[in-house]
This record gives sequence, structure tokens and C-alpha cells, in this order.
Amino acid sequence: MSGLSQLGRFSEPALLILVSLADGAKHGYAMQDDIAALTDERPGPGTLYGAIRRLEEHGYIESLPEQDRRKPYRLTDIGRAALQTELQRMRTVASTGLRRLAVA
Amino acid sequence: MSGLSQLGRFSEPALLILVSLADGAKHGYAMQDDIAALTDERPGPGTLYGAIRRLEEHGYIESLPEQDRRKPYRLTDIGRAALQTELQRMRTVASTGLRRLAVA
DNA sequence: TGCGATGCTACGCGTTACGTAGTAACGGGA
DNA sequence: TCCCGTTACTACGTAACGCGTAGCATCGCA
Repeated sequence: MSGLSQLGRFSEPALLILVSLADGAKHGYAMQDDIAALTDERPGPGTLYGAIRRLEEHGYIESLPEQDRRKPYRLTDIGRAALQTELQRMRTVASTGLRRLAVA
Repeated sequence: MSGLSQLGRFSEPALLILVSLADGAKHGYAMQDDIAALTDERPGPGTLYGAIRRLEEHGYIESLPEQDRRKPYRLTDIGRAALQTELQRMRTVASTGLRRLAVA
């Protein structure tokens, strides 16, 4: 754990899952790898599969037919739209914050 | 409530407070205004003052002498550094996600 | 045949988000 | 002068989430 992460609720697993699915369908373990590459923090199974379940319940992602022992998921249209909105907001906040830090 | 916010834990009050303080010391109510302008979501007092307390406990912000009925806070050096790190990570994730959405 | 990596489920604890209610002081308008 | 809305914060409770741990099964490889 480092930085603001100790405060909890900063890793935003759900959003990272959506980002992970943005370049194609993946199953859980592959998402973990992708997220680890993106953020240097590998979410544990409790975090990951909990968030996946909630995202599916909300209709942001949907499961594809299971193959092998893998349950792949992909973004729904709703999920894609929500992700775009959220990422734009995120980028705005990040830019604003960094600008403020630079000026001050 | 709109978009991913219904999933909870997406508004990240603590980070928004830090961004809010990045352009100068503010008291709680002023942070609410600033955050509302930034995100179109005004955090309620439970959210705001809870997050402020935790940030102070962790040494990311510190309180200035109370004046009138206002308790102003400002970023500490630690808070400033943590915020910068976090915002950079955030911008990277946002950019990556948006790029992926554009390609797909 | 053992062992690590893969892939997921189940469970529980601590913490957080957030709504609601309550307090108090101030200023402006009727 | 009496409301009433705004400012500013405190206190409290509940639901939800993050995250760690444990467990189970399969696969490949040495």
C-alpha cells in the first residue's frame, strides 16, 4: 500500500475493470493482470469478483459463455457510455488538480 | 445521482477535497462549493466532514486557526505530494481508458 | 508426482460513503 | 422585529464496499 491508497476507496476497482474490458472481453484473472499493469496494484479476488458481480447486476458488463474454467465478460453499450462519461470527468478533475498544483 | 456514481465509492470525496485545497486554504463549506463546481455533485456534510477528519488524521491536510465560525484547512507538504502522485496516476488511467474506447 | 500458476468461490472484518437531523449565527426583506 | 434562507459545522446510524484470507479445482511442466 502506498500513497493515498491507505485511505481506502481510492483504487476504484469497478472503474478499472471497465477500463480493462475497454479493449476487449476478458475473464477475471486477465483483468487482474491488466489492472496490475495499469496501476501497479493487483486487486485481490475479493475486490475483483465483488466488483464484477456488482457491475453485472447494474448492466454495465455482461458475461459470455463460459469456456474452460473461465468466465469472460464484456462491456455493454450502457457500460461503455458510462465509462466514457466517467473517464472524461476523471480527466477533467486530474487536469484541474495538476494545474492548481503547478500554479501554487 | 448519475452514471457510475450509483455504484457508490466513485465520487472519491477525499481526493476532491485535496484538489479543492490545491489552489488555497478553504473551510468546509467553501470546499463543498468548489467540488460542486468541479463535479456537479455536492457532497453532503456527512461525506465531507468525515473525509476531512480522515485526511487530517493522516497528515494530508492541517487546520488553520478558526475564525468566525469557520475552520479553514490547507494542504500539508505530504498531502501535496500524495495528491500529485495520485492525480498523475488518475490521468494515465483516464487517458488509457479513453484511448481504448476510441480504438474499439 | 510434486509444485507453481491459473481461475474462481466463499466468508468476514474494518472502513467508508452518505443521508438525516440538529445546532447556531448571520443577513435581508416584509 | 420576526421570519427565513444561507452559511457552517457536529453527531449519528446504516448500507455498501474494499480487501484479505482461505479454500478448491485444473493445468502444465520439470
